[in-house]
Amino acid sequence: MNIRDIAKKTGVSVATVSRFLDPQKKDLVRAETREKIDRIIRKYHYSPNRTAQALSRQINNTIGMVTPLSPDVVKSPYFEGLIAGIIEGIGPLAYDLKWIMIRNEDREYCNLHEILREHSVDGLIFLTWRLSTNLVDEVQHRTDVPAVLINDYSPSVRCSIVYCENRSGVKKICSHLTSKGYKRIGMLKGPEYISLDARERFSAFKSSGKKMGFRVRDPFLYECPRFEEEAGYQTMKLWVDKGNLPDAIFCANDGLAIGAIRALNESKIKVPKDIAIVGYDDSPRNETTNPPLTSVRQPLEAMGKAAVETLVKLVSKEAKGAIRLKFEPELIVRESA
Amino acid sequence: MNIRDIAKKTGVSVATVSRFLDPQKKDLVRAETREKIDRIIRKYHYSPNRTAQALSRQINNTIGMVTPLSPDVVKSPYFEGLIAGIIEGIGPLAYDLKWIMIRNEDREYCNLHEILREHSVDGLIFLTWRLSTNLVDEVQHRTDVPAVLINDYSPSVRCSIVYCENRSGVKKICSHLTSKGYKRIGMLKGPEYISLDARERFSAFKSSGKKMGFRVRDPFLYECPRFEEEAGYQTMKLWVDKGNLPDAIFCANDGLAIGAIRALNESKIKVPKDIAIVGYDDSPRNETTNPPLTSVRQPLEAMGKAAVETLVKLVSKEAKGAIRLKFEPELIVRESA
DNA sequence: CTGAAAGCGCTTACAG
DNA sequence: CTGAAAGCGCTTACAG
Repeated sequence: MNIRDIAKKTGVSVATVSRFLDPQKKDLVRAETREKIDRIIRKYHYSPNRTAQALSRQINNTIGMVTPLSPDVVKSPYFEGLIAGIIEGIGPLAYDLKWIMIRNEDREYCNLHEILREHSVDGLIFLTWRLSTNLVDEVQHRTDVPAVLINDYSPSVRCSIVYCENRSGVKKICSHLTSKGYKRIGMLKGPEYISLDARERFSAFKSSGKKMGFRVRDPFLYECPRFEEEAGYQTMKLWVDKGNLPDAIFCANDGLAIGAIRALNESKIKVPKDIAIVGYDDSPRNETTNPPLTSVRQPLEAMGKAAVETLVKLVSKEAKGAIRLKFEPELIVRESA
Repeated sequence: MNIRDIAKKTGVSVATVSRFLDPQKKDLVRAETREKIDRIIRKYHYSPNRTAQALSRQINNTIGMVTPLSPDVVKSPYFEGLIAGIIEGIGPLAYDLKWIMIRNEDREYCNLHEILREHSVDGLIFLTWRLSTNLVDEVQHRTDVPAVLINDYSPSVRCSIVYCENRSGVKKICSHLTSKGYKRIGMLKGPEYISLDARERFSAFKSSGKKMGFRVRDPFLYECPRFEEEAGYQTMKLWVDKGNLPDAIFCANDGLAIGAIRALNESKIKVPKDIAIVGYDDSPRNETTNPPLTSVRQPLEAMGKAAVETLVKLVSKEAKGAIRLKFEPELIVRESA
């Protein structure tokens, strides 16, 4: 059953059926004709072929959600939050969602247009965009492709981007700690050579120290090789062995914080009595850690939703150029600090 | 840049370029010609338009993952596991993945073909398939559309289905409990009028009782209105008030079990010392509940993976008819029983 | 209000 | 080994 069959059975031209199918043009069709077409369409359960419509209209009405290819993606609270927001955002829209997974070994895309063409989508949301050097380069320079990045903001990026500032989150943590009277504050840093976030969080920590009057000094700074619980555990172990512990430690993410707490517990150092611990990212499990972890939450769902709304504006030419949306992180105070 | 531009610039016909693009037919093209085309394609970063290919080939090389439209989907460990498996399964394949979200208020699809056409996909994986009465009906009768259901198996289903048997999981629970010497075993049931799973788990519980020699009697059976922690909590409260508690309780899912434990704790009844508790589904949080919850795990990732592999066989006509894959649940013994 | 015809960007028998 | 032409199922000026 295609549009020609319907036209034939109704005794009209395909153009008329096509108009009937388009809500914008439906009332160009005479009421009587509309009824006839309607009857036939229902009778045969006809529905238009979206692929043909897409080719003809030169728009797929589909957006692509780009992630690395890894089953872990859905298990990360970070992606979960964003995806939940994307689902919410796309719900009321007439767009479809394609999940584009990019594996490292893939030949590198040289060009965002290629991704659009090769996957039949009109725009892209990058849940994480440092996927390959070519792509990073593209994103820094292109503004003519509808694409929205999420987080990992840097001023040189020319694409549209939705992000949550590290700087502001770190400031909130530091002022919370100082207001509680902590003066000797250390940091368990993330892997700086890998992650922009790690660098930014440390840099914000330093400037907060200056502003709020606590000293940021080497014996109170340890860097972890990865953003994971185990790395936090090992590094904290080391720190405990060296001795000279501060009164409070800001950990560059929750995983590190949880690992650190485990290491401290093993050495009979109590959190928060002997030492206060703060994390970053606010994973759901922070509520059930022991003690529950104070952390900073990014409004992931709102960000995911904003990303699709922004992208759709770009795709539909309702907006153009690079749109930058900044979100505020929120301090969630629990028992660890 | 389209195939005609490339053909013109290379000085060959579009047919030749098209052959060059098709790995199957590439060597029909003379080596010399191949080189010329290759050069031009690279120069202009040409890549074929997938929509046009799809229309022409009459296949989209895309499968649809069907879920209800709700942000909660990604937050459920059940869907997470399945989706992780689907990602894993689709990784090595040349198929794209479209996420088709169906909202209740939608006009009901009368026909699986409609979903395929309206979303440009070749086949469907239903993560949950009791989405509307029409669809349920379709699924019971159709075998001519590539579609794979996951769980909620019933013999009357004619579609392909990947499932994990409730019966076998419940048996494992009951034999674990009897082997530990429990004789007075009760059940916190799920909402039977809503869920096939709830009915099956109870029915399996009854027959296990017969086989293994424990009595299944009314005062030890309570039904919860929903499959949620709060429902488990409230119902267990009630049970405690009525008195007459068994030595062990099988809860129809983990949420109910966790709620029940909370209610028991509040009444100073210790788990597992005073009463043993078993859940079902094995959510990741079972490891960190207090006490860690004994439960039954479905191999969700393997099931998701099998679903896409099966679907792709169906789509590519490598297989046909209804394929039924049964998976075995696994008992995970922790401290609660 | 309606229809004939060109076009979207590919693929694929068919002929050479 | 290559090309001309029809076809996939729609949409959309254009003409009436």
